[in-house]
Amino acid sequence: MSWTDERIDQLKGMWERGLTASQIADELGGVSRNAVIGKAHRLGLQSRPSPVKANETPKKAAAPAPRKPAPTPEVEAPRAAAPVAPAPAAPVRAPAAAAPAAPAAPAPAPAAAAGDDAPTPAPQPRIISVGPGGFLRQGPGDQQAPIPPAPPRRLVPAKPSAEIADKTSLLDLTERICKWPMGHPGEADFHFCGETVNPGFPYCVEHCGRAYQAQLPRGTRRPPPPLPFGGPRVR
DNA sequence: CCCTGATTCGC
DNA sequence: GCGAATCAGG
Repeated sequence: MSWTDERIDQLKGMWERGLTASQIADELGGVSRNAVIGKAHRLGLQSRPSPVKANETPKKAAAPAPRKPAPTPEVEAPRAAAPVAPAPAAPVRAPAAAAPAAPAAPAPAPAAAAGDDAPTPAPQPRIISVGPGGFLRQGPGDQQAPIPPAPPRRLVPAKPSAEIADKTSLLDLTERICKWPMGHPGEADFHFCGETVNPGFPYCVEHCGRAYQAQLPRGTRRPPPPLPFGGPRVR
């Protein structure tokens, strides 16, 4: 496998989202964890805290390197601040593995009943800022139930086909289609959001807002929201 | 042991 | 430029 523009872009995105190198590696496929790390460095992506580099050691304290003597007088290289420019990419993969998800707490949400979904009926007065991708940032307290858990909805046996006729199915998904699941897989009317995605992300702006939250200072950060699947079924 | 990211260096 | 091998901390 080679580093195509697309793959590089995916790497950037996932790296910035805080996925581990291992995760990124097998999401991309065909590359090792080391390859990912190596590439990330070559790209100038500065990683978040590495477990081994917690404290800064200005001088080479340990010289256990039996590899080769490198008497090269290193000149202090200025840290280039990385202006994170989200490049519009095309995430080809499905979001199943490491994305958003599951209803930790069942919250009655008037999800898609038929036809149009208006997941944000009430105006949100507490918009914080706009994230790098263009989606709305949320504070930790602003995080809502990640997904409308299967709402009190009854399946209509009579006209199943017509019911999902205009909904986005798995086969309809492209890189530009929001892959946020509506309902639960296996259900007759399970479908995907289908909105146009936020460039560089697998979801539309609205669902990016749900899936990702602002990177907060370490320590004050919360664990990421649960994934779309895996939560308790709500029936 | 497992995991993590950083670094080196032969290719 | 790439990434396996290696290092080193959790």
